[in-house]
Amino acid sequence: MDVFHQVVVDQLAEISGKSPETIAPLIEIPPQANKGDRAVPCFQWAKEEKASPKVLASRWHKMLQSQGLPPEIEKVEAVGGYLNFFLNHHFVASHVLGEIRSHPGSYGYIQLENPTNTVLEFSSPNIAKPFSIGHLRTTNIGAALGRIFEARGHRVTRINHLGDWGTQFGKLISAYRRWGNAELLKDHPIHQLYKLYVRWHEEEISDPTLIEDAREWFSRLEDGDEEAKELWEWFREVTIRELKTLYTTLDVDFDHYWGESFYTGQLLSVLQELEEKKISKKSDDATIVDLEEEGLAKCVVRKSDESSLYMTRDLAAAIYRQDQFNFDEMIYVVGAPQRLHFQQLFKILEKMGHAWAKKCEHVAFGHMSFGDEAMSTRKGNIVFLSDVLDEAVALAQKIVEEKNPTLEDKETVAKKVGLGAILFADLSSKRIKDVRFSWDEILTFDGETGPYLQYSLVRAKSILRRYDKPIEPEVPEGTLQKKEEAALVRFLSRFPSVLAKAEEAREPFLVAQYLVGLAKTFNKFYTVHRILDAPTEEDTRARVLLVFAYADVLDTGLRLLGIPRPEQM
RNA sequence: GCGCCUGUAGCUCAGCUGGAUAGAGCAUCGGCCUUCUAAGCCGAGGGUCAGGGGUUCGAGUCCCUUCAGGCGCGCCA
Repeated sequence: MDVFHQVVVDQLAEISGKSPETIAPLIEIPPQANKGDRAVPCFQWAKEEKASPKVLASRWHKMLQSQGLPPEIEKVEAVGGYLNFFLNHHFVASHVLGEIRSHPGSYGYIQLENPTNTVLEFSSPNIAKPFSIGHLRTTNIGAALGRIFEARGHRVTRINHLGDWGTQFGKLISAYRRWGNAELLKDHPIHQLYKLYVRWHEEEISDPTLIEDAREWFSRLEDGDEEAKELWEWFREVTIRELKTLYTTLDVDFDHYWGESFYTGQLLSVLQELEEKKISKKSDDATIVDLEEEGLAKCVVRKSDESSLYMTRDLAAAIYRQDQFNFDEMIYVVGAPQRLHFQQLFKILEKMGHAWAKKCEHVAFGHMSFGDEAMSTRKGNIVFLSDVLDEAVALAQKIVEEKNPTLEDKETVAKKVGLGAILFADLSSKRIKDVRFSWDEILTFDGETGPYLQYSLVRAKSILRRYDKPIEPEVPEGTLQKKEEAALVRFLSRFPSVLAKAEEAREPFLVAQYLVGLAKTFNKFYTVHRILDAPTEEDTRARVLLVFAYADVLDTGLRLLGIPRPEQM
């Protein structure tokens, strides 16, 4: 609860006799500015007070009036069943702007005495496959969540659970031995491996022996076969090298690249424990865990040829991480289609007696489709992230050339703007929504987009560059009273609660949505009022402080979302 | 067949855990650059909140049901 809520709660508690605890959660921010800064709906008390909400509101309104309002509250109105509080402009502005000025770059951040210990698994691309635009979602959402969590006082451990083990490597080895060529692989290893993978799946349709071949090669890999291992290591190495370049571009970093292969040594003991505790059982030569009673279907933990599966490795990974980190929460940023998998995973951990299973959480997101079909690496129906980034940067370059031909270092700016457009587009709706990829939509730079935010930031920075005096944290008396000024101050004050909600809901989009609203509010203010040559010197001082605060909060928000912030564009 | 997700303006999406007159962007139409960056700002039109029941002071929001689309349900990840 912020200081503004507090003022309202205290006042109402005093005259209504209701406890602050019952009032606090009811406080709302009214839908329109002309209805005040905070509102209290009185509907809930109608019964116990034996009076209509309307009567209650006006009764309390009279009591507040006759008692005299504190300086923080400008006025109170009773409208329908609502009690609307108008806060004093100077009080709000001094508080909010002073706070931001004294904590640049960390307004809304909190520090906990005992930081929450969060393990965050995200990105986790498959080795030997190109990084598609579809993979951007987990990477982007995960990276943003990690930074939001840190702002909210968590200690975050980031794990990239690379898909570097499993039958797919049997497929790749099988394909490479049939059609591969070391020379060809030298120049564009991932691209060539990808072609082999797609070809394997095409030929599999008419050649059913291929899947047997692939399973056998994976089985040999798990048994430590030299030839298999050598190829696997090679595939893995070239891919990781290319991935790291991409992560540098996206500015994401991981504490650990612990892929699925990392846990191979721990699989047997997990399987043994499942057997000893009678959680698993044999079925058609495979080992399964039957979760039908829990409504979660059966799942295989060991194939009939004794090789492992995704589930086996996820079980080992969870146990290992708990062991290493003793986490307060572990979050998997993985697509919604895998919901059942994670429900099963957590249930099996619970059955094994791990109380911490309830600290595990699957943060799901909708999948991305392309054309009429789901994107499928197997079918070759994917859009490479590198292509999307290249297109976006090229378009940004063209637009910069057009709009600001004299700008220095247009290439760097174009990179930031292009990347910003792509990243923001991905974060601008709730994560659960499915996304249909469209070049037109992702290459939009107008309206509620990344470039809009960047542009709105650049305008503010430009003003701050021109102002040659120190920016004082005090708001001169009588300034920032105009509608557009007050609106911007009010908007800034919401940032801390937006971070809290984004953390709670695991929704970076809440931050994105807020930033759009903030930029709109600024642009309106910017259009209507002069800043550097305001009517009085006090106005200029106050407005520059306001612009500083705006630029600071927008910059912080964009940074949390991983969106680059150019100085000019 | 069972389970999960989604359904709000022509398109893409919000709607603050049940509250005030359902909001944005894009697209369409019309305005605003001799003044701090027009990638901007202002205005207009556009809605059976998929349909039907229910719960209550109040439902886009909760419950039931029907429909539509997507995803998942044992040796892929």
